[in-house]
Amino acid sequence: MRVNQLHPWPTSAEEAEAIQERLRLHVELTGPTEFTLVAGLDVHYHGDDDVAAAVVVLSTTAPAPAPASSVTDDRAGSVAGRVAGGLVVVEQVVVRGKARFPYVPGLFAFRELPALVEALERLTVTPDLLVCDGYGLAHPRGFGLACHLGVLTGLPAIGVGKTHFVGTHDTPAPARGAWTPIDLNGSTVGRALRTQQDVKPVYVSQGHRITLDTACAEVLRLSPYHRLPEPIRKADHLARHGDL
DNA sequence: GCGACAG
DNA sequence: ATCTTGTCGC
Repeated sequence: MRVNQLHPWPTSAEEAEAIQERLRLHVELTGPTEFTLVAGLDVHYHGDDDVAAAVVVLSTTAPAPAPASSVTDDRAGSVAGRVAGGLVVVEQVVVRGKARFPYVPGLFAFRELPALVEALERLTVTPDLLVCDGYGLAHPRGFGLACHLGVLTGLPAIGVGKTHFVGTHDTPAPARGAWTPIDLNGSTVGRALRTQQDVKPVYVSQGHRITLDTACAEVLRLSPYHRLPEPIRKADHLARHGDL
């Protein structure tokens, strides 16, 4: 797929923050409510600056089979292209590269962006939705990785974080689907969402062209058996074992 | 001033 | 993120 050209690469934290402040004005908080081709993105690190970026595109048309009694058999994937939840792998790409920015909370996107963009450009299909490993709106300047990728591609994007980052929130009820708002300076920037009963919640925030309601509904739909959405689990697996 | 701080 | 041992559960 085609991705907008990367802006001039920042050489300092100040420049990186200025880019975020500028691009944040392009974020849209409404968009489609249904998606068929969903891409999961993740990056794996080797040593200090070697990275492997993975993108896995799943077709989500088939209905998710009932969890029933078979939670143990398909955890490692299974028959050709089939993934848990009735999802099917349409395409996958891995790109090895170097991290071109130090890790700084709030500027995390600049570490993974170049490799992820290259991986997206190698895709022959264009996804309807990007599910990113990290935050979107729930960010100190309201422009996390999911927003950045959304704006560069023009695609709807969701950020799914595994740990608390910004704002405050109450603990959601233990049931799958339960959630509480994440508040930052008096406004809601995301939700702590329980994707499995009695399992730690994930932190969902809008990236681009999607509402918070739709983002959470998608994360739930894409997480039939595990804490994390299948596209991200698949991308994570590919980034670390896929290409060696 | 001190601690916290996506991956 | 990654570095690790041990422990628990299916």
